[in-house]
Amino acid sequence: MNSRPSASPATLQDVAREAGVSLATASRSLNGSVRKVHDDYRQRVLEAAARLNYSPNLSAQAVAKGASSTVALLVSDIADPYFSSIAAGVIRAAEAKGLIVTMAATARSSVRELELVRALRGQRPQVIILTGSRLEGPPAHDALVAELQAFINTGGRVVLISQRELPFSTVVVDNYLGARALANSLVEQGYRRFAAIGGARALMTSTDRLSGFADGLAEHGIAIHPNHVARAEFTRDGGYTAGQHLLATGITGVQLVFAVNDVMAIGAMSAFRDGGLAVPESIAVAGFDDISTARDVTPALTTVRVPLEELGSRAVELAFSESDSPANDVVTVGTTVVLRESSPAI
Amino acid sequence: MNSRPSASPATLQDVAREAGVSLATASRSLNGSVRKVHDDYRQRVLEAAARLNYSPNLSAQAVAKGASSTVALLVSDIADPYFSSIAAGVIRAAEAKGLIVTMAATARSSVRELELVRALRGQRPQVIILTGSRLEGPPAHDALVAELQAFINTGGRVVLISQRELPFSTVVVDNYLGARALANSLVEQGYRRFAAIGGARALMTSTDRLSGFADGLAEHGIAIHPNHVARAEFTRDGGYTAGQHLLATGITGVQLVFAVNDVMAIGAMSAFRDGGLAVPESIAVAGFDDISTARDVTPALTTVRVPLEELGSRAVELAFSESDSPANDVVTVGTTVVLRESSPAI
DNA sequence: CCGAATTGGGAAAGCGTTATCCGTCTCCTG
DNA sequence: CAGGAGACGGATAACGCTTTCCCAATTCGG
Repeated sequence: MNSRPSASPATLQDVAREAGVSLATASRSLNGSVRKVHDDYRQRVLEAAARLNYSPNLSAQAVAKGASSTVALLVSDIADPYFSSIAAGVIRAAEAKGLIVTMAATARSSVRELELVRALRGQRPQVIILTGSRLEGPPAHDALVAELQAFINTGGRVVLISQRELPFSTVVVDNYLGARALANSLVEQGYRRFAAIGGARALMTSTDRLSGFADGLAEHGIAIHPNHVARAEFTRDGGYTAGQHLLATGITGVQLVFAVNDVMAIGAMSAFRDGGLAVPESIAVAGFDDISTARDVTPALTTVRVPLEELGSRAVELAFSESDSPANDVVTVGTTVVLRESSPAI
Repeated sequence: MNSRPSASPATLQDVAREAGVSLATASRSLNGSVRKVHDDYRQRVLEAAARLNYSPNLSAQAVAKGASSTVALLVSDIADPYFSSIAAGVIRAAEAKGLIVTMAATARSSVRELELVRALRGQRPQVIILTGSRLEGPPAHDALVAELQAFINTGGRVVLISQRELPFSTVVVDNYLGARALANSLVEQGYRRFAAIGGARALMTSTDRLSGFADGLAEHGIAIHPNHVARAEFTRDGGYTAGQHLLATGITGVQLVFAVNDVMAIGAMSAFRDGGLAVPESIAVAGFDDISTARDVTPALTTVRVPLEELGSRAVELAFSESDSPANDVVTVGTTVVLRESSPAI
């Protein structure tokens, strides 16, 4: 079925010859140029191109124009639904602008990240978008900033997603406000006594959510007892461990446990169940993120929806709005509280 | 913080000048060339490059060499964990080969898919990888085949993932064998009376899994009553509907319901529960795919693991193994049965 | 020691485009 | 009907890089 395995693709020169016009005319008729070309010529060229199955060489265009039409996206792990949703948003927004997205995965290594930024820079993309937390040692951090700065200095744009720590434009989630809103909704549902599960103290995401939640409760004169706050890894297993910990140290009287993300909440739910506490009958649970699993667990998880795709599309938009004023803008996207069966009204 | 907003990136010419050597020498020292260059010269060039923060222009290299170093990946929807896992595998394998991955999403539209293939062809990628089912009308189908064939004729490679219908190299999942193995395991667990939920008759994936399951049971002299097979959409809601349907038409005596994919199985679980049947006490359930949610639902879902990442990495490998013999190879990847709480031994 | 390989730097010819510049031709104005 | 102004096609010079090809300087065999 595969006929001639190789023969070079038709070039613009071929098309011009086939149409009996000059290279310049062919170029002008195939891409929007400022210059007009007569309809009959243009027709001839278009037909010739179709006949030869011509497809313009993007690399050559990039070289000639001095600007490529790609967006580079760096994520920790594309298989993670958090990042893949962001990627979907980036791709959607980029396609709308006629840009192609190239992706690479850092596997959470800051060394790898640096290498990849370097490599991607070679593509001369319009934008480099970075997302995913770095567990960085400062040296790698500085090198990364330097590399990105070099990219900006030579006309590139850089946008970060969800990390305020670096001196570049950023799209962030309003973790604080989301958690506060959740606290309010839960109080409205009748809950009064809470416990919480957080991540490492250094994780901005975790602390923002925790303090938003605490402040939301404070508005109603409610406080969480320090003993009722557990900290663990930002994973499902971390949530399980934290759940066990709470169980062990005693949470009698606590009506609801708030975990700073859904996977931890789900882990905690397992821990409670394994410890003999029915969810939500004996203890209610709430999370944060609204990953798709949140809807499918039993009971379905009350959480705060983070518009992940929007995070991605906003990043692309931010990059281009910025074109005139290359300041380090921060765009904040809001969240929505989603009440489900894991926290029934009481 | 953003110093000079624009100045063009350093070129190889700049590096050569800075190092006081010719363009040719600079090129030869910065990329592995056949030709050797004296260590002192090479050192000078390397230092100059570092000083200028030089990063080779990949587009220019591609034009000069006549070959780019990218892999193009087309998926239906990157936010879908099925595709994002495949993408992860593709990215991993491509990076290992020093290739950059560019991705686009078809949103399941065959028109869009055709457009994207056309656009991606402009990148002159080494490989185009296509995955995701097409709900095609034949015209779009033919145009797509023509476009891909044109790409191959001009020296490109095409690999499909999980779709035997098109005349190109393909990586497929052994759905039949996986389902058969699942059937055997379930019989071993003590189950004897089964119902099944499938997708549309035209969906190869669904029919392969169904027939594999049936054949596996047949080995033990067990058959599924035709009335105990429901068909619905390949989604969670489809599974719910099918579950309700089974409930309505009566499945007394049935011990386990096999759904051809996990999302349908999860939908069916909800339907059973809503219909008053406890899972797994009154009825056991099994799915196929092992999406990450399968582990998190309650009860955790028995299923057949499909090595999605491997699907992606195999596709890349297939593309390059093929380089000598451009045949339309088919690589089949195996699956693993994963028994969980939704089908306890009885 | 002399001529023949061998080594390795530099000039320059591409690669497939776009963009600048230069004509020619037509059309409008007075 | 002269003369200036648009239109618009065609050469051709970039763009940033790789890769011949050429040639001077070494090394080496006899």
